[in-house]
Amino acid sequence: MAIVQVRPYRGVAADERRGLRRQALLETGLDRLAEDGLSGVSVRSICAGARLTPRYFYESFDDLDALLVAIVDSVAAEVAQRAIAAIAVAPDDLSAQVRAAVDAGYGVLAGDRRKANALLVAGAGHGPLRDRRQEIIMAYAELALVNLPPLRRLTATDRRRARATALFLVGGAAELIGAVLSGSLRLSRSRLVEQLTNLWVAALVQQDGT
Amino acid sequence: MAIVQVRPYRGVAADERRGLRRQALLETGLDRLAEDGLSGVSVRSICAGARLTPRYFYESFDDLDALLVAIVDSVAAEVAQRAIAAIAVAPDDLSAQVRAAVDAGYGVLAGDRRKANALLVAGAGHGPLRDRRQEIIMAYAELALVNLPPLRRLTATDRRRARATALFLVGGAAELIGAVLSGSLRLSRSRLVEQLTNLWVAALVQQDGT
DNA sequence: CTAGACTGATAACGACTGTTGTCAACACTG
DNA sequence: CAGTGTTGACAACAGTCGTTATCAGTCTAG
Repeated sequence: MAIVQVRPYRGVAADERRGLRRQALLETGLDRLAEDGLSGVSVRSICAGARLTPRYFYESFDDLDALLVAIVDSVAAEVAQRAIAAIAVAPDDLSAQVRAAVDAGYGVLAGDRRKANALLVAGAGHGPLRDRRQEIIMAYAELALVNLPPLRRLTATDRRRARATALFLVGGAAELIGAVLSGSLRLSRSRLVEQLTNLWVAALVQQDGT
Repeated sequence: MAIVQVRPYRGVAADERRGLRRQALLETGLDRLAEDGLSGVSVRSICAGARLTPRYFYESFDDLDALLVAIVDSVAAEVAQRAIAAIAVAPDDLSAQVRAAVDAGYGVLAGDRRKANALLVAGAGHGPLRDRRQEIIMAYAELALVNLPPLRRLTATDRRRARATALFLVGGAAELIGAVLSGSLRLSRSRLVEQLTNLWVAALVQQDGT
């Protein structure tokens, strides 16, 4: 039985109501993911947290996987947007641009640890979630390729090697940021950013010189 | 009701029988993990694959988490042992030692993709599995600290920075190896090892110079 | 041979899963 | 007002989950 929903209700339009419910589901998903991990995410638990009934879950998502993918996508997009914006206003210097991007990305995850958790947890499910995570990491790598000069001016034959480097850098940053945010490595934000910048730049100039 | 088991059965001693059953459970766990991911691992599915009854699962493991941790531990230990052994027989040269360690570690995971999968999947569960993964990555980082000259001769104040570098290198290597093994990045073994070696060395000498 | 360790199959327990359906109460439109 | 979009609470479905227990049958020890 499909849901129709064309009339305003309590002064809120139908589309807006749908959007609010979807947002509540995503938000609750972020919560449940942070509290109990992947296994804590079920249709019923999500709906209970969002104060909705299962019907409205299926209104916004075909599947539990669809919700998880949507969550990870939104976080990944936010990180990417902030990083790109930071690069845009940074000086035309490799070190400065890397630092700006890393600091911006870290800021998003440090500001809401649930989001960091969501990205880390995404490596799990053998379902669409894992594939999506791969795509996101690849997308970040491509982002680095496009935005960072040493990787940008490579011949087609070197692009595969460049992609490998970018993957390495993204994976290393993820691991290090995750360790700091989880508390297993104590490091101030400024030191972390500085360290990551140095590591990235070292790898990039090495890539450039080879 | 505890299981006693003191007598030989079909010519096999009690201890050995327990060991064989435990091994069968671990092996099946590796299979199920590779086929259906974390959610495919249940007491019943594991026992079915190992041709055992649930009783014998609880004979060897307190918990499903205990099984998962045991699996990940054994794989991680194998990788570490091979890497250490490779370093031991490698020339006394940073590049050569890194290459030997990386190649040895990659060899284990490439030889049995189920093991690579197990390590990658380990980043998921909010349970003890995730903690264990953190510890393993940290242990690898410490391993790099102890075995690689540029990191070894650091003052106490620099050790935290060195640990961060090691974490970065391990995380980056994991990501890159995972991408290659999953087929999302085509790269020959020799090129992969060479690339990883270059990246590691570049980061290490940068660490050394700062 | 008998007593008892050992095995494997099966059942039971309550709790949870995804998904769909029903139904009374509410809010809006005409 | 009546009619209907809309909501939330609840039930139902067959299935799986972890965990423990039961029981007939196979093997070994004495």
